[in-house]
Amino acid sequence: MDAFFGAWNGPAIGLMDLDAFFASVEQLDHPEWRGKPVIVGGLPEERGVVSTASYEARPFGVHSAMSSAQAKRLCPHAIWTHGHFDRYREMSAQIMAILADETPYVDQVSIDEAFFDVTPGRFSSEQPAIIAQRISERVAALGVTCSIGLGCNKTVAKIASERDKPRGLTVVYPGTEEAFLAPLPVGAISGIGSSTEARLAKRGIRTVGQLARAPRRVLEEVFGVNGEVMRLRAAGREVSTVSAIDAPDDVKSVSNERTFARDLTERADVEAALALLGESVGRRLRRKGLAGRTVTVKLRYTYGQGHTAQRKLPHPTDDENIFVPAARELLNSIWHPGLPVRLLGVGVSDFDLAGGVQTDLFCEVDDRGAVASDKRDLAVAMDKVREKFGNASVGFGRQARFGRDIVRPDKFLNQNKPTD
DNA sequence: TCTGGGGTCCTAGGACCC
DNA sequence: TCTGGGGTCCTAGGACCC
Repeated sequence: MDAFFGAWNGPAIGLMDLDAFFASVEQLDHPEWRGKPVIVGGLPEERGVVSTASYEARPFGVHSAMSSAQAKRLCPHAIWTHGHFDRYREMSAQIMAILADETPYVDQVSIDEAFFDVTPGRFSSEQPAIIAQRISERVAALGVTCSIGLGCNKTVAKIASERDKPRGLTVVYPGTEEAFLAPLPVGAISGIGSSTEARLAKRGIRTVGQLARAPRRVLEEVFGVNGEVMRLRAAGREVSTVSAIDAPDDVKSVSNERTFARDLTERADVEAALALLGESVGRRLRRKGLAGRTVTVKLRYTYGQGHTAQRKLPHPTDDENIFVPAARELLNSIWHPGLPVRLLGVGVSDFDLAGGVQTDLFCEVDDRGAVASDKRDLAVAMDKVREKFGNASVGFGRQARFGRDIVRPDKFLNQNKPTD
């Protein structure tokens, strides 16, 4: 095996990607689903999309982000579930702990993906491919599988991880990255989506090799200030850093949005939905200990594109009694009453760092400088009850009045109890 | 019967200040 | 009285990722 050839020169970055993660966990937990097509995602009749399709479903043409209605047509006998996110998070944490056990330099990019740095001499002197092989085996022992790419930087590692799936290990040895990358389509590079791909194609650039050799003027035209960075990536010469695992998790925003299974047209329904979305954002802000200054409202009509509106509040807050009224005003600035609403979202961002928040004589400001209404105590009490007894256990009058329609899966919302 | 729900980052224009 | 230009903040929207 070539993993034993010679010493590795320079940085060794790995990308571990869990194979069809959500579907694999479902098959692990439901032995009777193993070997069968399993689809995790929204139901076809609720305008849902496929989150993950098991490998048994993929030959039918089913893939992530496809509308569930289309997936149903392609694979009518598939087993459907909305998924069990707490379980995925728990499983993910166990797997990330394996990585952390192998090297302290781990960058988790999502629930099912993480970069890790196994540069010889940085933490251990073991050959990178040996470590990667062991990670793969340790993950498999938990009952799911991963694919790993290994190379000199994140771009190479990421692309290598996609080369051989599931349960692959693709090693791009130092010095071979340019040859590895050059023939690939530009879209293989993370950050280049269909829109950028089309703009590059118009300039005759279709492969990563062509991108690496493109004139500086063209790169700047397409990527702006990032032109040089993209050239380095394409040439396989980007220098990546993977920081120590306990680097602070700096969340930039917390939001909640919903596509309704049936459009909302009544103002009372739209405002009630906004308030419910806001409550969940408030709860998550408080759980994370965050308070933000900017409120964003997102709206999508059934026909036509989406709109967003945002506004800065005078003080950071984690209290929906403060930011939902602001969100309602924003909503009124973009919503034309009467037009059916397909999607609604509320977000809070612009979190203040500790300190430096000035107090206001007329506002109550807590120890973090965040502003709260006199109803925040009630919200906090409800957080506690919810944690203990579940989300449906408490609610305001509007939830009792509109909530059934808005919360009940079969009427409006996609968010739903698992089907199994 | 196309297009969910979380995010991040970048750009561009207008307001405002110097 | 007419005027330029730079910097910064705010907002809307787009592109992209998993």
